[in-house]
Amino acid sequence: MGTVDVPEATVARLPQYLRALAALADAGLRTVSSEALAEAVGVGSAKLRKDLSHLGSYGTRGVGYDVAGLHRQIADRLGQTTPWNVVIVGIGNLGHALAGYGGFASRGFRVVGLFDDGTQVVGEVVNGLRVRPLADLGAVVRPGEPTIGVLAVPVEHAQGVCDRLVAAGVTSVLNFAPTVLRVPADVDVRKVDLASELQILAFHAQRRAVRSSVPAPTATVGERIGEVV
Amino acid sequence: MGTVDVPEATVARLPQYLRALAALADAGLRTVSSEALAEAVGVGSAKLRKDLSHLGSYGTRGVGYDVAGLHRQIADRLGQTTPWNVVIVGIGNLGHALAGYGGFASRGFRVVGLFDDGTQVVGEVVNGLRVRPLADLGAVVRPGEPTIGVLAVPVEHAQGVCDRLVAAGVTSVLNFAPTVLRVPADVDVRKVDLASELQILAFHAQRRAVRSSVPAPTATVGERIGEVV
DNA sequence: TAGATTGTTAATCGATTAACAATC
DNA sequence: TAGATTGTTAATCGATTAACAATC
Repeated sequence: MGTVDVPEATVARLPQYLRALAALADAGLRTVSSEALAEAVGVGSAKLRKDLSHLGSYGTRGVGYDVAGLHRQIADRLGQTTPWNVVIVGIGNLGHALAGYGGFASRGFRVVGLFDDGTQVVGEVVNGLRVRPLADLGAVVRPGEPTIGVLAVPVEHAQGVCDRLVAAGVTSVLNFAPTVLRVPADVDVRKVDLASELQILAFHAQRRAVRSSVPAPTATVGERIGEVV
Repeated sequence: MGTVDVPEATVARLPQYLRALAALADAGLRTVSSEALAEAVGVGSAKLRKDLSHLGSYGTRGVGYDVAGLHRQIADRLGQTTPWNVVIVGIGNLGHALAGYGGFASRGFRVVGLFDDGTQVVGEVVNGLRVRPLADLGAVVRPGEPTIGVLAVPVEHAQGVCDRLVAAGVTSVLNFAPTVLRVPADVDVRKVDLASELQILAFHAQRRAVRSSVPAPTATVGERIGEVV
C-alpha cells in the first residue's frame, strides 16, 4: 500500500476529488462519507472507495473520511505540495489565454516562461511575463526542477518545438496542437484537442437525432430494433 | 451494420482518423493500409481495423482502404457534412481565444454567437462577432438547428449559465469550468479541465521521480520491487 | 450494543490485442 | 496463382459495479 500502481482511470479522477474536498473544507465540513463525496463529484460511491483504496486507506468505518486529511493525501500524490514550473510555447490566441489562466496558479502551477518566435509577439509582456524567443528555453528550463511544457503552436510547428522542449529537458508536455507527437519513451505527453471535443459532441448529437427520427417509421412488426439512446 | 452502437473509445478516435486521412489525401495517396493509417495516428493496426469495423466495412482485402471513401464515411458519421452552430458563453481570456480558434471553422463548426454579461465586454467585437448579453441567447439558438454551447465562464457561474443554455435549447455542451454540471438526461456534456491535465502530468512526473530515486537504495535482497515505469 | 460506513471481493462489462481465415 | 491485407474471432486486460463482511 502506498507508492504502488494507481490505475490511470483513478489518476484522472484524483484532481476532481481534490477539488471537491477543498470545497467541503471551505464549507467547514470535517468529515465526509464516500456517498456524499461521490455525489459531489458525480460518480458512484463504490467507484470512489475503490479509487481511494489504491492510495491506501484513509477512511474510518462508520464515520467516513477526514476532509483535511484526505485532501492532504491526494494533494501529496498529485505532487501539489511542491510547485511545478510551467512554460508555454506559442503565444497566439490560445497561448495568451493559457498564460493568463487563473486556474493554473491556484493549483500550484507557476508559469515561469512564455516563448514564441514570431517577431510580432516576442518582447510583448503578457500577464507580467515577457515573451522570449525559443532560443532562450535553456535559460528557463532547469534540469534540476521539473518543468511542464505547454504546446500552443500551430500544428505544423508542433513536432519541431516539441523536440526543442525535450532537448531542453522537459519531460511532461501538454499538447494543444492536433497532431501526434513523437517523443522519447521517458517523456509524457497529454493532448487536448479542442476541435475533437466538438466533433465527439456532434457525433452524439447526430446519433440522438437519427435515433429519434428514423427507427420508429421504418420498424415493422417482428423486426428487432436496436436499443434507443 | 451501420447506425448501430459505436463504442465510446472508438468515437473518440474517429476525429484522429479523419485528420490523418485528410493529410494522406492532400499528399495524393489514393489508398492506405490499416498498418500505415494506424502508424500515422499512433495506434495499433488491429485497433484501427476493429474501430473501422464498427462503421461497417470499407476496406478491400489485399489492398487497403480508399482514402477518399473512408474520409467521407467518417466525416459523415461525425456529422461533418452539415455545419454545426457553436455559441461561446463567457468571453474572458479563454472565450476570446476560442472565438478566434481557427481549428473550429476548418472542421465544419461555425461560431454564430458570443455571449457575456460583463459590462466591459458586451458590445466588443471579437473575430467579427459582437459580444451579446446572455438575454439574447434565444435569438441565436434556433430549436431547429443543432447548436453546441461552449462554456468558458468562471466556475461560480457555470451551472447557472448552463441552465440558461439548456433552456434555450442547447443539447450539447463543452464545459471548460472545473465543475460538475447537472443537466437533463437528454443533454450531452463534455468537460475540458485544463488544470486537471497539468495535475495528471504532475502525478506521472512525480511517480517517475520517486521510482527512479527511491526503490534502488531501499530494496533489500529478497524483497520484491514494483515494476518500474 | 446498534447503526453507519468503509475496504474488499467477485461478477460484469467494455476495450485492447494477437492471430488467422477469408478474400482481394 | 501467390502475396497482401482485411474483418473477425477469441484471449486478455483493465475498469466498473454491487454486495457484504469487517469494524468503527
